[in-house]
This record gives sequence, C-alpha cells and structure tokens, in this order.
Amino acid sequence: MQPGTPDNEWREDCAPRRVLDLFSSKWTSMILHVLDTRLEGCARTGVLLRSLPGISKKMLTQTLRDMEASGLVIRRVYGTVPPAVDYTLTPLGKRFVELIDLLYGWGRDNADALDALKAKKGEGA
Amino acid sequence: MQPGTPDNEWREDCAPRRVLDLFSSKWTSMILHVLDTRLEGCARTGVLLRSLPGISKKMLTQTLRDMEASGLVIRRVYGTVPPAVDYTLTPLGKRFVELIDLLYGWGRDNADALDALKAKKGEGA
DNA sequence: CCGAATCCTACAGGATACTG
DNA sequence: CAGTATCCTGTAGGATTCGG
Repeated sequence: MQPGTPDNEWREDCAPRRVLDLFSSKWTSMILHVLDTRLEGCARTGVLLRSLPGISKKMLTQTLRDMEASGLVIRRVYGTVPPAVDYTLTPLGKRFVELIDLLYGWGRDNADALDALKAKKGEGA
Repeated sequence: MQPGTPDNEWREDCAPRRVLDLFSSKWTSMILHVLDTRLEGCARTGVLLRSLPGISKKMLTQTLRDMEASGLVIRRVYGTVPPAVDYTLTPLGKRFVELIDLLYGWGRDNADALDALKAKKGEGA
C-alpha cells in the first residue's frame, strides 16, 4: 500500500458508493422488485402507487426519476388527455433486481439471526 | 389494505426490510468488505479505523455493535491494560460480503450507466 | 391521471471531549 | 486503546397542495 495512495476503493465516485446510493434508497429496490415480480416489468404510475403500500406519490415519482437517470427503468409518456405514464424495467434494472433478490433470499434464510438486530433496535421501554 | 392480506412482502419485519437496513447503513458493507478483503476476517478497532478513511470512531463502534447484534461479526475483548478489542467476521457475515461484492461488481460493470445518476445529482450550479 | 413545489420532521451520521 | 455522551447538521422522506 503506497503512502499517499487512497488505499481503499471508497473514493466517492467508486462503484461501491454508487451501488450503495441506489440500494440504500428506501424505495428503489422495492419498486424494482415489484416491477419485476408482480408487474411483468412494466406498469403505470397509479398501479405502482397501489402496489407499494406506504409510498407517497412524491417518493414514487422522485425515485422513479432517479431510476430512469440510472438507466434502471424507461419512462414513457403518452400525450393523452388524462396523462398516462408507464415505467419499464431495462435489462440493467432486471439484472439489478436479480442481485437484490439474492440479498433478500439471504435475509430470509437468516431471518432468525437478523432478528437480533430488530430486537435491539426495538427496545425503547 | 384489508386486515386480511397485505399482498406484498413489505411488512416492516420482512427480510427485504432487514437487508435494506443492513445494507443502507453507510458503513456496514464497507466494514465487512474491508474486513474480508484486506484484513483476513479479523481486525482490531484501530486497524479498522485506519482502514476506513472518513469513518469516525463513533460510527465505527456503533456500526460494529449493530453488526455484532446481527451476527455478522464477533466482538472479542481482551482485559488488558490498554484495552484491546477485535472483530471477527462470522460465516453469516462472510456470506453477506459475497453478496455485497456481487452488487459492487455489477456497479463496476455498469459504471457508465450509473454515471448518469451522479451527473444529475451533481448539477447544482 | 401524473407530477412539481412547499413545508416539516426524524434520524443518520459527523465532530468533539471525556472516561476507564 | 476502546468506547460513550453530547452537540449539531444535512437530508431522506412523509403530508399536503397546486398545476397541467
């Protein structure tokens, strides 16, 4: 390890950080997952809204836009009177969901171990 | 949502959320990665501190404690005069790093696509 | 129906100082 | 050396409202 060299790969513009940003958004991975698992890769705003209990319109749009910018989804607008918009999973997004699902699977696998954390966080009384 | 069936799997106590919590911590995955990649699965506090430029002592300890509670690392204390403590990666933790690295690999693979997001975020002027 | 703008709160996370 | 306590800030993200 050279002196002066940022020996690590955490320099702000590195892949890990980018992934971290994507993944740590509260909704990104959920949207992707739902889109992939239950909506066959494409859905309108309203459908997504209803498929993600707890999400607000604002967060949905905002997250979706970021995802679009990252190339995870494609946004299509139809110039109809009642505006229609839908979002389609890209191959890049699809690949990402797969990885996400791996993580989820791991979580499910070790739910008991992870419960400890929940317990610790929960203790407030 | 009826009292009957939350059709989705995002109920607060589900695996996805737990994983999300873990992963979205700013340092958890980095610590795990460094621990696994460069420190052979075990290191003392000071070493970790130096291996993770930018992290504060507080965040290191705090994150490490959470990780311990989740069973990702084992904390060992030696009752010596200058206190010595080290953290060892558990098999669970090791498995998690592997998945993390997959994500990182994906990020590296598609760095260009993800740059879009960075660009968008960066525009403030 | 879709999205943007505004406002507001909670909390992650950084700096610092102190204890054992 | 390791850890805790305190203080402080940025910001993610929720509720609401307006606009096309």
